[in-house]
Amino acid sequence: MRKTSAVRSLYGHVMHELGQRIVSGKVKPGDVLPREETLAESLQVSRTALREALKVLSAKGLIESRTGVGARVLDKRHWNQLDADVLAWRCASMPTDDFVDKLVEMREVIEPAAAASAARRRTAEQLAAIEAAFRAMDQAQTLDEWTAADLQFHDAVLHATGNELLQSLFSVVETALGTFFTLSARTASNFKYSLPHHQKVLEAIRRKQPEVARKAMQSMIADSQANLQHSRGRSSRKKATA
Amino acid sequence: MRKTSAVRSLYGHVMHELGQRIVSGKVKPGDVLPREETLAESLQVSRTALREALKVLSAKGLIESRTGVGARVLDKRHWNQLDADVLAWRCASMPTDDFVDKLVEMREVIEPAAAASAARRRTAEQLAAIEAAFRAMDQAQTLDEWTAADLQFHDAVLHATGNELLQSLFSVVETALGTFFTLSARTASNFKYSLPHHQKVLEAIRRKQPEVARKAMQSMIADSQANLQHSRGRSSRKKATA
DNA sequence: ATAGTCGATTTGTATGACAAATCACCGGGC
DNA sequence: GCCCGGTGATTTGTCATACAAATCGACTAT
Repeated sequence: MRKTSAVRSLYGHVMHELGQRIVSGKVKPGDVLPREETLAESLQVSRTALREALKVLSAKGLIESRTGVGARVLDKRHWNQLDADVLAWRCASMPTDDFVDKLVEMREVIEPAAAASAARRRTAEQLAAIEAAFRAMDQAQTLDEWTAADLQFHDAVLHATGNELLQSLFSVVETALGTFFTLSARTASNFKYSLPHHQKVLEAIRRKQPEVARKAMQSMIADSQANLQHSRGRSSRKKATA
Repeated sequence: MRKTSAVRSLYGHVMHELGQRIVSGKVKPGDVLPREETLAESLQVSRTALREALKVLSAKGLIESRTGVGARVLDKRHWNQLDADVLAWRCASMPTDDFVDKLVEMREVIEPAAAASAARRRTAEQLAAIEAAFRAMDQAQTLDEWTAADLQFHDAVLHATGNELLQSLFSVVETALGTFFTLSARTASNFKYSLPHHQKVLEAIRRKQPEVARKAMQSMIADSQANLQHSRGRSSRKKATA
């Protein structure tokens, strides 16, 4: 995971706290927050630090401050849903099943297209980065090493499209993979099961075969979703939204 | 266009000014900005207002402030490329051809998938919203009315996917359509030429035919890209990156 | 030559004050 | 009775100042 931007710096803690209250639904859209002085006191910080947090939350579309009125929580429609912090806050507590479905859908939209694009336009260096990540996955000894290399692989594919707008969607992929790691049942023996899928993607990108790469990525995602449904069914028997 | 968030409020102007300086390349990644006191003075605002602007720019990934060192412009890799402000700043001056290509690629990734998803999951209300937008396009008298209705149509399709993460990508679509409107040659007589394409998408979504909707959206984008290439070739003869 | 220390520089946070915008209440005019 | 405008209270927006904390570089002692 990247710097979650909330660890250090007083205002970061405040932002994190308020952001989670909003995203988790403890304060709902339409609600107005307590006035700054009160809020600052209850959070044990100065009005300065609080205001910096509110400013950033405002930039993320979570709230809107208006003079004379106060800071109002905005409707979810206005939230910057692709923001890394917002995504992280939504996954802070166990994410709901339908949110996981939405993350999977995002992967289905983004990654096969990215793989195809990468197969078309990759440079030698970009291919080398994907290969390096694949080797790291192959040689991973622990779950953490595997996870890091896996993220690196998917990031490298996005990077190989040469489209920085696509690459910015990595935060979504990262969140999706992260929840997958958390939710899916993995043991020391099977955590490398998706290595062949990755290899097919790598090969297709190496050989510059866009449609092969797209299909390979699609089946990798489908497989990981099936794995997820399996774990899900085990913990709580619910409808599997086809 | 939506509230560009920079019009009112002192700090908004400062953010806009600095953001454009960075995105336009007047200050490059790796550069450190002048110290806050100096910068505040040169922009005619207090250090408070300047710092709020810097905080938001930092949230957008454009800069990083470190105590004792200063605010350093980050590498483009860290920029929040999907942020509505960042996109707007990149289009403030005439966007480069390769950036336009990237916007088109994003549309090709996002919108056909969204149309297919909408055809699968749309509710009656969501369909009604798309129909309303289509009617507005049909009855548009001026270019502005058409533009507004067109944006509304594409937003409604994203909304009909029921996936708020997909809908957040509207800022990208909005920017792409905006540059298209700016760059493409349109006259009073032909600005409705894409109406049939929109109708096909609408019909497919109405009939819940995902693959038909996907294809229809694909051909709409291909057509608009062809139109763009045409205008482009007219103004400056350059290579058409297939 | 190297490690440690000290001072200069710059951002981070706190505090207090006032300006500007908004809202709720109240009173007068029709 | 109802609408309109004024007025004061409330809350955020901006400013100025001060000091704490972190960083960097140069100097010194060994």
